[in-house]
Amino acid sequence: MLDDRDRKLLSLLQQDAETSVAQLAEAVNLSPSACSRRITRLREEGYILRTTAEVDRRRMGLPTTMFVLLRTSEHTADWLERLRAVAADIPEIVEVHRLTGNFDYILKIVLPNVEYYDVIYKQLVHRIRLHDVSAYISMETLKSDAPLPTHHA
Amino acid sequence: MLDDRDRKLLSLLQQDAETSVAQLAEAVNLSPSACSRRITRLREEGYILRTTAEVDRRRMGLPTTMFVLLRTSEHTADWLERLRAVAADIPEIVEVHRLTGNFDYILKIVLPNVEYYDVIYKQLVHRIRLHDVSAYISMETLKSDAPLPTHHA
DNA sequence: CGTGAAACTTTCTACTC
DNA sequence: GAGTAGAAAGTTTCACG
Repeated sequence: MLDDRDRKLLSLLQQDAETSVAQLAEAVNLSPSACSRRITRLREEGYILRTTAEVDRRRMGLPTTMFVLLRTSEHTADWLERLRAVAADIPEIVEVHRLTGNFDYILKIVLPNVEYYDVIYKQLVHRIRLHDVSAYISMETLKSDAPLPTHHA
Repeated sequence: MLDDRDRKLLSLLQQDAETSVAQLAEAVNLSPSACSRRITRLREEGYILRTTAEVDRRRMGLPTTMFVLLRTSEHTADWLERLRAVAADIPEIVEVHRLTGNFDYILKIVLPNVEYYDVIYKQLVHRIRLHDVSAYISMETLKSDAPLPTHHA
């Protein structure tokens, strides 16, 4: 399993994947060679899946975030796969979950502005039958892209 | 601004930040040196903020995702800062937005299991006054960590 | 912007203790 | 695991076309 050093490494690499092995080694009180071995192991054992570049949404002209809560009347496997396909096709949809309870699905979407939501909305309802759609604009992001907690049993 | 090659590079780097410059150069039909210059520029101009390691949630013992929709009766700056502080303190809360409309805030949380939600819930209500809290369990993730669309005006 | 080459940094991999 | 050292890989930068 993971010891404290492994967890620290995962925490640091989630913040900056380009930290040199030398720096990481110092942070966890290990030699660079031992540290390098650990990181290799963390990858091999699947703790680290990949590294990704984080792109500035505003700089890209996509400052707006919205959440969409969906209800459907069709609860078939076909419908689900259709939603999956639609979501995969629309890059503005960055996250989709099937939920328990009062709502069936939640979508997170990123947009150049609030008005652009209508474009996505039309694509959605055109391609899939929806019972109820309510959209919420994120006015302010208080926390995002936070690293995962690393101290669980 | 950005041309097609820049956009392609951003797209590729969002999927795998460790792609070698040689591979990237080939993908956008450029020489490695020219490609390296572009990537440096994309960083300098703030398109690329950082690179992060993506950690496997399940492997880390955090397979459960939940969304929490909040209503509050206090709409002061103080309350907002308090929520920000609480969210910053609780690593299981990975995302928080202030919303328009029917709900005031949305939280995304990651947990070892559904039961653990109670622990977070208690921390929340203990530290901040909430008017209404409803939680939704993600039963299935249809899309997540999708790269940003790169083809906007 | 391309090419080619050089300089540099960093990582990986023994081998030893 | 630590430490060292050598090898290898990749990146950046430069001069020049």
